[in-house]
Amino acid sequence: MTAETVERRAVLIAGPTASGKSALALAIAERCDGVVINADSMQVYRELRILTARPSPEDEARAPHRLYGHVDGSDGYTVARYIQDLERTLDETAGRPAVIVGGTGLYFNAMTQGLSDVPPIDEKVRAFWRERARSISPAALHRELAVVDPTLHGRLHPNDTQRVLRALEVADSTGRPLSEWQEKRSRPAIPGAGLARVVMAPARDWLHARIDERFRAMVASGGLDEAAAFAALGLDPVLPVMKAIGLPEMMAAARGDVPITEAVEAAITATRQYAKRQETWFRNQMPEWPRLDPEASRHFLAVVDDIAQRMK
RNA sequence: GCCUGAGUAGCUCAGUUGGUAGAGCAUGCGACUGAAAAUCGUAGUGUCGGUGGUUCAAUUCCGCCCUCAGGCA
Repeated sequence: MTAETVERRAVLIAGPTASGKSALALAIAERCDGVVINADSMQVYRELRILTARPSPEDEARAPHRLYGHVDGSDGYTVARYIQDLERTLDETAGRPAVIVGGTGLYFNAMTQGLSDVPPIDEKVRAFWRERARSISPAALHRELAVVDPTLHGRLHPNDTQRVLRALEVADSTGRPLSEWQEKRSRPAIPGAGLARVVMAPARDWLHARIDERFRAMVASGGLDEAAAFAALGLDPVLPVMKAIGLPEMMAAARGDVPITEAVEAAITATRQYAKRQETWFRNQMPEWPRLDPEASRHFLAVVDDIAQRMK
């Protein structure tokens, strides 16, 4: 067995937004001298601390935190970059337990099961297909996929333009269909066996109440100003950051386009819908991960102690 | 008190020349390999305000009642 295959001590904590996973991560990290590492696609952006519910400076003082707010909003972040960042961070923090926490199911899949080694897409090719997607119908775009990647043509819905576009880009840029690339995955950053893993699994009603409460607290603590300051940057509306839940709603309210109460309701609804999508992912993509109901506080503490012990 | 309008899905509303109804949003369920807080698919739901009448049949027509909005007093 080479040094490469020796498993890193790590806890993986997934869960829907507002389910209390950051608190669990921090409690565990404090007890085992661990490093909290982000696994959330939006908390990486520097400009949005409040609206993405990033850990506060006080929280960050209690244990080292990594991969939070380390990306500029003008950058387009991707799973591939995340995996690179994660691998580098794991190297840099070797020797201490890693407490990886977040809500992005795709990132957990990529870190435990690997990602296909698709080469970077030629920018000209990418621009060509994005333009083409604007000029022809989704059905027509999907038809073009039939020629270069029949497998994905059959698997993707014609309206799923984002995936159809990716498949077309890859085939065009690499000369091989994406479905072929996807048959092989790279070695995972965190091989799954032997890790401590947990999925936060709160009751739906409890989560909804928390989401409601938390979003109102965000607004009360400056969420609107954060959105206004962000809008002042004048960034390209197609950037991934722009899709942060609550950001478009709060920018509209800051502009005076919609009443604040309406914007808050819209943001809360969007957050609930997101939580539902996350739960679907966790339920079906990671069915074997142990569940933890944050309401069962005695159990919660026992889990913290148990995991912290195993990490030492 | 009178006149007019409205009462249909959780919400906003459409509709039925009389044969028990439908969109959008919300909600549930699902898919997911470099935008994933993204992108996409799919499925419910109804005493058609109440009550009497006409009719083979009333959410639809008629009477009365209730509620809401506007106008007149």
